Amino acid sequence: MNFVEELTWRGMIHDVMPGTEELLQKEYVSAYVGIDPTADSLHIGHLVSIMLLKHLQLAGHKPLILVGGATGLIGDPSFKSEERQLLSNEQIEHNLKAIKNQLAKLLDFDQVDNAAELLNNYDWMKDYTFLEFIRDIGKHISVNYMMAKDSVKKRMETGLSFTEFAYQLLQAYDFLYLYQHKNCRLQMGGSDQWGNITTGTELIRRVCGGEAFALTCPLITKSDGGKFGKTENGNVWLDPTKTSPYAFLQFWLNVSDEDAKKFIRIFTLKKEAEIRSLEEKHDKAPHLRILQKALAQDITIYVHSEADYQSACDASEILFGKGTKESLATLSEAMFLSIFEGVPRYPIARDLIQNGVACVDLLSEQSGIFTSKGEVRRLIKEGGLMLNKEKINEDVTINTDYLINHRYILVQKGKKNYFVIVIQ
RNA sequence: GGGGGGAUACCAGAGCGGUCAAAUGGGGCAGACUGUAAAUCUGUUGGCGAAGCCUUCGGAGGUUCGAAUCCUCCUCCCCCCA
Repeated sequence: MNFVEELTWRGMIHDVMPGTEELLQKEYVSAYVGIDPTADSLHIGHLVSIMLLKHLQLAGHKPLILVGGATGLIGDPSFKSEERQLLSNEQIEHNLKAIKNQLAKLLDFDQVDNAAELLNNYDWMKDYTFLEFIRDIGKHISVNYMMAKDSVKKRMETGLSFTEFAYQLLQAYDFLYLYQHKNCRLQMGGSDQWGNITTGTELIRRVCGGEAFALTCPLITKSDGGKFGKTENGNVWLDPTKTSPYAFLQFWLNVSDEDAKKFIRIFTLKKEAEIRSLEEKHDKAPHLRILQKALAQDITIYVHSEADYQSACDASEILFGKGTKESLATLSEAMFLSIFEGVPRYPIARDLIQNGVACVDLLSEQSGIFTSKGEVRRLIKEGGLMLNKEKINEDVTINTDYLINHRYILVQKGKKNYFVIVIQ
């Protein structure tokens, strides 16, 4: 199965320029996707692009990742309603390093002929003067052409600065540069990038009469219409200090049935037959959520590690399985800590507990877990608050009897929100 | 330059002298149900509390026993005519 066929059955193709498939069949080529270094970690939205490159690499071609050190200074106006906040040089430098580390885990960067390569367009843009650029590059693309792009049209009413308008041309130049220096014939990206990519192929045609190609994948959507990759706590990051492996695993476990079928094709390398068999099993016993578990396992191991996956599973078992006060009490301190790794901690003075403290006070003003006593009382009344897996009364006094491992109290709000009080 | 309308809790939006901590809808949170799902239903959604009290309706003053509601000034938004 060739690259395009592979992506097709996985539902990862939104648009592809005619001839792309033929090119990849007959030649060894490099292809690239661009990543904006807006943060010092990738998030799961980026994962789609990474998977495109992964498949590309598996198909024997060379993946290039272009980190937009230069374009990141500008900001892509595509389909955004407002002018973007510009990032400082130092910030981008820092982000770049972090992203590089993450990518090393996801793609093969050495030991193979078609090793992935990370590039920064700042390297070839920084010494390119404005005058040279508009003479050499700007000359070839008309403003009319650039304005016809949907991404620009959308902004004509609210306005966009020249800086943002020029973005398209910068990105097109990247493609040209890679075409000339890295034998790069294909640019891939999300469907919102189609306009920018085709400006690139157009530029290549006009400057050197070359033929380059474009391939985009659909923007990932959720069946309920919500934004993909967002939780109530914001983005789902690949960086374990921003999103713990436990939270990461949980994100995928909580995906809806419909989305699971879509996502398992996009985010795992499982073969079609295996996925079909999983789906069959899933449909027979939907409550077992076989698809979600397979998806979550695969991707957590890919992004983090086998060990991280295991401990995240253990944590899930304690938190959602038949975890009781007794099972909590038997946990070793090390185990307890690893399970609640990503759970917010709230320090409290030992004296307070030793002297005994009203639970309402402890949970609000003393620890700061909740912002008002009223909220704590309401939760208790509704049965939505548990200490060490047990419901409590509003008027109980918390003392050392409540401590797990002599140091911790597990606070639970509803089914999914945990907090740990730590005695200092 | 002239005329008119508006600013209310997370958002939208009622209220137009006391019964207003402020209707209703959305969102959020929690409960039941369930598959750590969806849908549905229920409760809750300023703070402290036993009652009750305290701070809130763009900002600053004023009228009144009493103001989100009336008056004056200020700030910001929208519409119409030039």
